[in-house]
Amino acid sequence: MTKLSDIIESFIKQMLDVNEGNFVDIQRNELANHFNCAPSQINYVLETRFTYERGYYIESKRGGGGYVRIFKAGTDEDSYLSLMLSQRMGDKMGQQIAFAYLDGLLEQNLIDERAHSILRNVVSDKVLAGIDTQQRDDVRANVIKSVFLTLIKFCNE
Amino acid sequence: MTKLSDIIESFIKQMLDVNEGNFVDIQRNELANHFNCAPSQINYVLETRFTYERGYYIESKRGGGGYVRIFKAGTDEDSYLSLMLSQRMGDKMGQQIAFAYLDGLLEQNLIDERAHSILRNVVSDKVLAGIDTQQRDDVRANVIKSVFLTLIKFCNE
DNA sequence: TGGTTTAAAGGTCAAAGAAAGTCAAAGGCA
DNA sequence: TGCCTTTGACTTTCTTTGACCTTTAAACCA
Repeated sequence: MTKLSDIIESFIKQMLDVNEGNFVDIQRNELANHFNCAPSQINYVLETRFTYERGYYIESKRGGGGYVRIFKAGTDEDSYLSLMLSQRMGDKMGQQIAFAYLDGLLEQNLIDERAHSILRNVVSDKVLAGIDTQQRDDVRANVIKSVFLTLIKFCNE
Repeated sequence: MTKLSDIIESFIKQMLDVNEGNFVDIQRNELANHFNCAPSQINYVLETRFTYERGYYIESKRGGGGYVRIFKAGTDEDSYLSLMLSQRMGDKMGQQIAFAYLDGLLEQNLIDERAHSILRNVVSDKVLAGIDTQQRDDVRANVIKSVFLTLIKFCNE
């Protein structure tokens, strides 16, 4: 018996292929219904198959008119981004390394000078003061990762 | 299904765009009637979408000849930024309020969608997990302030 | 003229409804 | 046995609706 999760995975990937643009919207409950499974299985598929290391980014909204939106990074065009995403940055990151990553993004034209400037400040020791040092490097790593992650959204636009 | 609240939101924003001047007047009941919804839904839209942090201000009057007047912050960039900074921005900031400030920056064209998306993630609970809650709101306030400060610098260049 | 009533606004709040998220337990298979 | 998968109960978030409240201008009347 083929695993249901695999079927759902390829179903979503097919949607992404067929669709123009780099994202698709799904309704979690509707999809679950279509495959006759628990809604939370959709989450399982998303969490295990559509991770950012694999080049996916997910946004969602609850409540009436809610949705799950799945973005896919363009692998060819943004090779720098894909490379970085698959690389897996560490769980801790000092200020200098963080700056270097941001410089890279600027050089690749993935962010503009304004964003670069803002983000440099955001991950600086100054702004992150108030967190103790060890935690600070955790947070910084998280922030830089989330920057890369978010950029998936803006590939092939 | 498109959300009614979103439709009403963009309807009002369009009114603001079309209109000369920095405000529009609406009749709550009339608008509710136009969209076939409960009058209180108009309040819901105003409370969730036209907040101070997003750069809006609302005045209203009851009784005969009553109205709701919606002001949009002037596009004088520098003053918008300083205003926000100097006014209610406290030392602690929850996720939702931070999001609202970023929405305001986007609407004022002070940051683009890319930066908006990135920063939204950066100040999200998810990314800031690992800091305990109280400290988290401190850091978030710091981050948002530093974004505004950096932008002021950019405006003066 | 000046107080009183009435109708016409808008405001508040809580409940119902509509999604999606979380987490732990149960089930299968190498 | 240990790691994926599957399921389901419970939670959180966002939207819509409706019943009831407050304010105010205008009309009415002594």
